[in-house]
Amino acid sequence: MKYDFSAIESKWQKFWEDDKTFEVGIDHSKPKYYALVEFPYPSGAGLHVGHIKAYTGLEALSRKKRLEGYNVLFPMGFDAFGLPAENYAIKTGVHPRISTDKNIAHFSDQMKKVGYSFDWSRVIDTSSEEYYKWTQWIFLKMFDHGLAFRDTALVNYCPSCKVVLSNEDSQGGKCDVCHSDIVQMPKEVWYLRITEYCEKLLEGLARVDYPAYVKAQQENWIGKSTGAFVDFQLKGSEEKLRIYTTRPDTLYGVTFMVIAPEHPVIDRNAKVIKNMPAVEDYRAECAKKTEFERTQLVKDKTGVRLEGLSAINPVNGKEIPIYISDYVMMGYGTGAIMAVPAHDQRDWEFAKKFGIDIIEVIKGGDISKEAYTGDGEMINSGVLNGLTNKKDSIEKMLEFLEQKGIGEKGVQYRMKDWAFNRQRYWGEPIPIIHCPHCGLVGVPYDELPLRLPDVKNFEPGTDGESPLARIEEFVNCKCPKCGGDAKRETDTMPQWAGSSWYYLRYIDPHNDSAFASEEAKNYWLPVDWYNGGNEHVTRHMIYSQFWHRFLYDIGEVNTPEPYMKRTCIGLVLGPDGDKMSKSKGNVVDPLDVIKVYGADTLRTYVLFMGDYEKAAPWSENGVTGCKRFLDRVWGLQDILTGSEEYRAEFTSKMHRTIKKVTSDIDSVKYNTAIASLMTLINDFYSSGAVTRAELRDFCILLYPFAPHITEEIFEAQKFGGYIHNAKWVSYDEALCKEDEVEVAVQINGKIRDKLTVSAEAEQDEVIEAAKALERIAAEISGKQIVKAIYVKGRLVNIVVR
RNA sequence: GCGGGUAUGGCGGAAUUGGCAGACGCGCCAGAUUUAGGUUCUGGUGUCCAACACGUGCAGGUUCAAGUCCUGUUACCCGCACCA
Repeated sequence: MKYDFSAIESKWQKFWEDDKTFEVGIDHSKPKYYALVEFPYPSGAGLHVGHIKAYTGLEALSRKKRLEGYNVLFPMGFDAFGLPAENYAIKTGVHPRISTDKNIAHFSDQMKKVGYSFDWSRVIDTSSEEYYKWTQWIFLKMFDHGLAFRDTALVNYCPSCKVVLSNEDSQGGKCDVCHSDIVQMPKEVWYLRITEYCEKLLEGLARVDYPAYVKAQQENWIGKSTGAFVDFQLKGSEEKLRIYTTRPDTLYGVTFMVIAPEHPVIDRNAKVIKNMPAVEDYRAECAKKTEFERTQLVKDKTGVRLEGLSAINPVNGKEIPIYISDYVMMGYGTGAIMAVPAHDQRDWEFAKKFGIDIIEVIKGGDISKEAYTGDGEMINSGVLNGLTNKKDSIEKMLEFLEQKGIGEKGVQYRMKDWAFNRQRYWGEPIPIIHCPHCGLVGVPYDELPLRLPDVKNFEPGTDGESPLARIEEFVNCKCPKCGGDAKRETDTMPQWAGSSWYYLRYIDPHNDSAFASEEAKNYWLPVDWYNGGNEHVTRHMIYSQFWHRFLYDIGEVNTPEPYMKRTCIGLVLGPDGDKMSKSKGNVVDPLDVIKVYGADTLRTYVLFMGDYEKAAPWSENGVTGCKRFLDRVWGLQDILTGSEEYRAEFTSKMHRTIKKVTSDIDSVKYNTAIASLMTLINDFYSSGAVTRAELRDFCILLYPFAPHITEEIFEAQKFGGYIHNAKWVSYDEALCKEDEVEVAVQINGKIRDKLTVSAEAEQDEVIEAAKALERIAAEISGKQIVKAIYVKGRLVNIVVR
């Protein structure tokens, strides 16, 4: 009988759906397991093979965990708000609701054709009212706790998309979506005070099992640095100028100061500054530059000295000049630095250009050539002189500063507050009312969701306003506090909002009175394993770790961390080894693969194609190989014997394969798990037969990867019930060992012969047997045996001279 | 510049963590089946080969034994980046 994959696959997909096989509920009689994969944005393009690889990993784990007796929550949903649907609407006039629903239906259909064991009763859509009601609810909680606030800022503005973008969305000075150049625009915008959670986010990393590089990336993103704040008295003004430095030990080497062009101290002391016109010119020049130009295209240091204003170095009383330069940012530290040209390359370059003194305070370099940033003996440094260790000198200086009251220890973070709004239509409306009397007032909780109104024109306003601003019925409202006329906020939340908490909704997706019940939180949280793309380990994951930690702090969830374990998938590259992209024409459509080879082949291939966590090119031939493997699996039914036991010569092989597949699935080594099944099936064919017990257990091992074919064989051969209800196979460590093993025999570390011995044989016995081998005997005769080593079950090495 | 990572046949990749390098799959070669192509099956396949020998980016080192450990070095990939 031929392996008719398409009949088999549709049969079992229908069965699982009708039977609701994978729907789960709270069941205290079983241990829970929460496996989470990143949900997709339902684009018009449909599922990509990258999605397939991402989902199939934990899909295999979930199927296995169920057989192992776990109550497995493996949900799926759609991150449905976002720009593409809106841009599509602007182009075609089709409402994002309509195109999004269509895309969700298409994605769901495709996922079902792959045979995923998602709990389809829990599907969520972040753009549905039932969902975004709770996104707004969490936002309001943050607002109530002072974590959501408005501030005027220079924002990254994309003139083409007509939206304000966060720094994360405008990397490299280009818009993430349309790749136009970003310009700077002053605007009052919403922020979430994520910086308040820097320490908690860092500390949380100790509790979770993320790959080291993921932790490193998050730490890097948060960017903690420790140092000191130091106050410099201004000469010609009453003010003190506060700077931040990580090297307070170099204070004696300070020969000038630099402040950001936007620093407010300039305006406050405008009268004293003699060259204000030149200063204003420079500031205007800087304001024109985008963030990208200011930070990326650094060729030469520029700046202007503030004539008439200077500062006093607090440790030695020396008067030093102050410059403005765009190499100092207002957004980091205090917007002012003490410059130590001898030991900081940027300061060195600036000093060289402007002819400023360079004073060496750390011995060890040649400061006439470049700044010296290494360790060395402190010189010209008063109390620090003679110290040779950076840590000691920093400590001593901090002590000194605190004692004199001129400075203190300080900490800075690279991460900035999260610009939390878009002037766009297709997103969660921010549930805030602007009242002329009461200021910002939250929409009352019982009025949530604040519905996204229907509009005809999706085009954003040319001044960066949201399309919502044009809808008077939406904008005009009464203040919930004073009852007076007020206006609604018309901005919507950014793409990242809905995905920051979606894993919490899956545990109780239809709850109307809370985002999830206490019972569900207590049972399902936290997520045990979260798998997804590398590109999400900073933005998405940090954002959701922040939201979760906030909910924990206000008692809304019971675990400080959302995700206990994280893995990242390697990219699926095109057959040419390049990143898959429509423009290159190297995109593989998973549905095409399913039509020709079947879903089981597709699933097996994406896990077999290479190291799961590394990028690998798609290979049609590789797919064929997996199809051949499944053909051979099907063919095992033709060589089936009636025995309900393992054959003696297969006992050890079976147990070893069970052990390998079991541990490999748990440790993301799907490729070697599948390889070991291929080896086993090759052995079955070589022996010309397979017993019922062998085939049954083989099917269970293969089931996580290829569930349809194994369901079918299990039923056809009447192995008992359905394979999805079977118990995962167990192995006996003792039986994994072979009775006899072949060991290599080496002379001086080089292989000379092989020897078959009992696995339990002792060292002396094996060495004697090795020496007795004809070839070995010939080679060692007349030589002195210095040493002989036996590594049990592996090799013998005879060292001769 | 800082942080993280990778380097193994013609290709994707294995290697119980110091113990027979190249499992498994692809590709390729030969043979069988087939009217032919494809499919399927059998055998072979790191390099040089009769053998010795040589082989895990490169150069050293430790060890009876190194893809694995140590020192140095090169190339590539990813993240952050005038962060004071």
